[in-house]
Amino acid sequence: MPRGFGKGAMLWHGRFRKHGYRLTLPRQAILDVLSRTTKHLSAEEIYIEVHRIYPSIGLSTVYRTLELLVQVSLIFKFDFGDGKARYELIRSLEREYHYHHHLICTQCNRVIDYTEFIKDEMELFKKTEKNLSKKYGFKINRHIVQFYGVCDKCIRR
Amino acid sequence: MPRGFGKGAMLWHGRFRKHGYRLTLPRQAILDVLSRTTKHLSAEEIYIEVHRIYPSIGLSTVYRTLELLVQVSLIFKFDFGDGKARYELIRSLEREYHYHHHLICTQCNRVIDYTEFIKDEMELFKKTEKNLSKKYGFKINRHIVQFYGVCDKCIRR
DNA sequence: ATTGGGAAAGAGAATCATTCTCAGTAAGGA
DNA sequence: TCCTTACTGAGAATGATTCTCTTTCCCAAT
Repeated sequence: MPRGFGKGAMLWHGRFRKHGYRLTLPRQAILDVLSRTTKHLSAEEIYIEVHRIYPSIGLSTVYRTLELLVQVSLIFKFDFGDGKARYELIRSLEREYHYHHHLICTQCNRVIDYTEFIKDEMELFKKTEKNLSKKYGFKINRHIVQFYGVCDKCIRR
Repeated sequence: MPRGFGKGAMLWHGRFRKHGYRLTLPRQAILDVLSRTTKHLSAEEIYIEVHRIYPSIGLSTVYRTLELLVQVSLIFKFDFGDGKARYELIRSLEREYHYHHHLICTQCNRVIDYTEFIKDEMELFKKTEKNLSKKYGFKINRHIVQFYGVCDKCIRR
């Protein structure tokens, strides 16, 4: 197990092996970038970060890896409406699980994570999910909630 | 007011004028296509439909118009993760308001509108929206909820 | 009715995020 | 060590969307 990566590495490694994949250096580097931020990075932003430390890692690899990481449920992919996908590490196994949804400003594309008022919601969605699964025969894996609006800064213009 | 378009035309016309835009033939044609379906059409699918009746209407116009329609809140734009945007007429003023969310199959990209179990949700979101607005100074205009999973047909494979 | 000016449209080029191809490299098991 | 397969980097290709430019349309003032 290479050094210099956080404790997530063990988890990641296991997750990869379970799916028959290897946890290679580029993959660790990308996961590491994502684990060190709470921002919603695009593929290119991730590429730039990774590239600073490992200049040999190419953009294709970043895209390929991100797709893989979504597939093995280590990251989420989001669309906030600005034409590029955004990625977030899934932190559900961390000590302080930061369950959240997004508030998106349609003028400046700012994204705010909010965690408030979410307890009732989790309950409701658990119920809804069960009902929908039964009614439509779906195996539901996740849901997203996004609020769109105009942020305080943009309102004052 | 040109003939051959549904009763939405009056509403549409008013909405356009309010924003200083004109309700032209291509715009009506596009709204008309959207008003005749409950599917989630892509820009190109809309173009093909429109083009059957008005072959002179170009793809650029379709894109331009769709953007405009989103801006004046006559349609919603969605991303279901398959690389192209989808559009839906907003029917909130129709007799039978079909408020719904989406269930998306991540394997075959099938999208199901569901309207069940939504009453509790509307209440909850009204509250949440108010709270978030206050706390973050956002003027919230809309929210989306999407469930991702694997549909019955894809499970049996 | 005529006309002047801004809005809107059509065609095609340009853009840009993402995906694909291909040839080379690395890693783990026999 | 060898072999198979996963993985990679580079760059080309793709495809949805946006932009540019010229022409056309609509409306209001004359």
